[in-house]
Amino acid sequence: MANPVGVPPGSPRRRDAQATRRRLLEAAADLFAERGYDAATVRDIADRAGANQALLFRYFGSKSGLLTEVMAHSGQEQLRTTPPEKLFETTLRGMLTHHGKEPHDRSLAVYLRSVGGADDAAETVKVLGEQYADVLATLSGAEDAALRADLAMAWLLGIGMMRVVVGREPLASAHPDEVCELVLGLLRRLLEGVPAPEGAVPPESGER
Amino acid sequence: MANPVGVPPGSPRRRDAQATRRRLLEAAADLFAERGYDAATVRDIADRAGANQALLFRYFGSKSGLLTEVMAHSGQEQLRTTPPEKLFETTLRGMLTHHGKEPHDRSLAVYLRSVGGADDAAETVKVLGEQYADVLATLSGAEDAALRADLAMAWLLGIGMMRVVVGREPLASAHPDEVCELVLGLLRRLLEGVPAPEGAVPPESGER
DNA sequence: ATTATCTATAGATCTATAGATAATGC
DNA sequence: ATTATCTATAGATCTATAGATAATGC
Repeated sequence: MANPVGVPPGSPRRRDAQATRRRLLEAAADLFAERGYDAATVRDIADRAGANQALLFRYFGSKSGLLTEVMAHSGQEQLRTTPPEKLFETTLRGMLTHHGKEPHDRSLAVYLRSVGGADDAAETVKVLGEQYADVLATLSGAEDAALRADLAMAWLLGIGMMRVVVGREPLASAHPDEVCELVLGLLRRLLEGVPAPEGAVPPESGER
Repeated sequence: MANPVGVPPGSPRRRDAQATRRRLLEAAADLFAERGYDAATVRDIADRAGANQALLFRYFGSKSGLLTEVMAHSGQEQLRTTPPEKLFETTLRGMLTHHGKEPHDRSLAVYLRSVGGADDAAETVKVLGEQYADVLATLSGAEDAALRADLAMAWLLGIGMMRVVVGREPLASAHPDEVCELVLGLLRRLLEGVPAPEGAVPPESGER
């Protein structure tokens, strides 16, 4: 087992329940994002945190208790600190920007990896999705704003899935700016509910 | 264990290796689509097929062997029989149209539920995604056609995920026509590479 | 003395296999 | 006699708990 992040080898770590708790949360956020809730075992998480596996249960009660706290902690932060009109671009860029192998914002990666599962994990994780969609809906003046917001979020999640989870090329290696340029314009149009190609739109004539 | 579909109770089913094989494939396609590869156990599959669990290994070697055959069978069919320019709408509608609780085309649902997993399942399932994206790329004349195709497929998958897996409202209950109307126009624009709304930044302007 | 950490293990699954049983075709 | 099907079980995980050990603060 490698030493936990930031701890120089040889220094016998001090006993500190608070710090261990934090390291477990960090490690869980990483591994849930990398492999999904089901595939990340409590032993993997404890190992990455440099802690004993039994402590995880002591501090969080159960594996799903740990997930709940991970989502509450890492998920809601971006949601609170980002103004609605910037939320989509910020989240998209956050998902497109990797630090090493990890996406910047892990909460959506956890979402991507874990909604598939059948357990309580799916439920826990859906709460975050609702909050995102609610905020996005406020951006649209259209009468079907909620539906448009769902579709916008679907695209966001799909892009994250193709890039982070599936690793499809060329999307996985594309420059964030390039992706934003292609996506943001169309999304603005979707949310703003431009009433179908009538006046404002270039070459291609509308259907329907 | 309930009787397999279509077999009246009491009629002692005839021994027929071929038919059992088919029932196992059917049941696996259903359950992989419903729960994902990892969560669907061989015992669940055998039970739904009304077969003994050991037969699954006799006929397919392993659980992942079964997945391979499911994907090869149900996945490639729509891909072959649909002309490229109709592929997106057909697939979107296929995913939006449920029969009871099952989506019409299960292969993409299996994809959605299983890419998250860490095993060989992810690899097996990705092959289908590549084929879809390749076909979609032929629809775009833009020089970054492949990237645009990835983004289009990302939206398709995201919509499927929000609707089938997450069940987000109002998207989950929205009428297919309504969704198609909102999505298809924007997608056509994405694939055809219509310059951005500002008119000043066509993709050809920059580098490379 | 308190309490953070570790050891050992129970109990529940799940995939896969070996070998027994029983329905078919000749 | 052949072979489709079933029984029983090995072996590998994984979550969770009970109780032992050892580092801290007084």
